[in-house]
Amino acid sequence: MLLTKKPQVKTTRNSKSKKEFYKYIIFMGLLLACAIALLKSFEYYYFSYKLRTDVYIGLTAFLFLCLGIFLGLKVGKKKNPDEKPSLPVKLPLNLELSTREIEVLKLISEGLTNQEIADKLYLSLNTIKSHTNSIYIKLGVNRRTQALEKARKLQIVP
Amino acid sequence: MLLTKKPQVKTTRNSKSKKEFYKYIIFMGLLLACAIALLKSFEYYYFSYKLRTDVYIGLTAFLFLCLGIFLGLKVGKKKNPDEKPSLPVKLPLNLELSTREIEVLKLISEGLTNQEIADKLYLSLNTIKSHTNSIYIKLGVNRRTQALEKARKLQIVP
DNA sequence: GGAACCTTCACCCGAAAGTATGAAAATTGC
DNA sequence: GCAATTTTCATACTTTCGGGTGAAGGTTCC
Repeated sequence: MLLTKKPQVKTTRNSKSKKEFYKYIIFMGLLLACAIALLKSFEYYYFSYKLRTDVYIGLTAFLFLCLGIFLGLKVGKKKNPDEKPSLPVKLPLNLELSTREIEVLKLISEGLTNQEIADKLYLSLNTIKSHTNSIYIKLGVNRRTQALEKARKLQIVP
Repeated sequence: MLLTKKPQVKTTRNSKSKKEFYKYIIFMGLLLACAIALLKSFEYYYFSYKLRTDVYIGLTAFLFLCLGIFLGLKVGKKKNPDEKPSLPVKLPLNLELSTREIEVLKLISEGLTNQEIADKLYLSLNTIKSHTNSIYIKLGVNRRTQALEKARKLQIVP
């Protein structure tokens, strides 16, 4: 209904997520810079005090191993949002699901009926129907099972 | 009717996951061993050919950074699926789905309606309804969306 | 301040799905 | 061959979904 008539030229609503993305990138860059600086300082320490190579190597390896694990965990956790609806998801078409729609979609994926979703979110059944219809339109499907398959392919729901 | 009476003796199917777990552990151990071996070989290389310390350090750091990221990703992915207590909830009842039922279940997971499934398998709509109902009973659910969620947890459908 | 969107809710109607019950062929296992 | 199952199909009924249309209030951005 809201989507069948407009061509949807641009969606300028996700500048927030972009900003956060850049912040994240910069943060990571700084972290790496710190690690390298630390490495260099260790190197100086090594050259001035003639530490054993083994110790130096081991420390470096351990340091970067920890850094790698930390980074890996960060990235890994980003993939599975939980509880809260998280940010809007980009879609093949330049349509994205709103937070409420993602919330409803997740409850659908848990096998709840529209009525159960309505009860859980303290909303009217008609409201849930509106949300589901918007979801179907945006995903280009017409049933909830199809929506589930598509959402899984798009990694919106696990 | 067909499901409420039988004990269904043979279900020797979940020692597989344990074996896979052990395999995973062993694989991880071997990976670490390889990393250490590689490190040592680099060390020998360094000592015999007088490579620059910087290069050696950099390689070590990079290697362990990659290893750490890999490990972090693995752990991060493993941690998320069990937000719910789903440890021993593997089998609802010791009932198995028949081949036809699995076939129908897969088509359901692709988002097809009962009528579409009937057309695809050259069967009657009522037949598909019977199959779906059997599936629901065996999986202990009431709706196809719930069946999908359960089937995914049981790894019947991807 | 208006455009575009999100969120909420309403009513109606037809289609799809689910529930209950039954039963006849086909199959598989012993 | 016989029993147990699976597979097939049926009727009848209720519930849930999907699609259409409309609308009011809120936000975000330009």
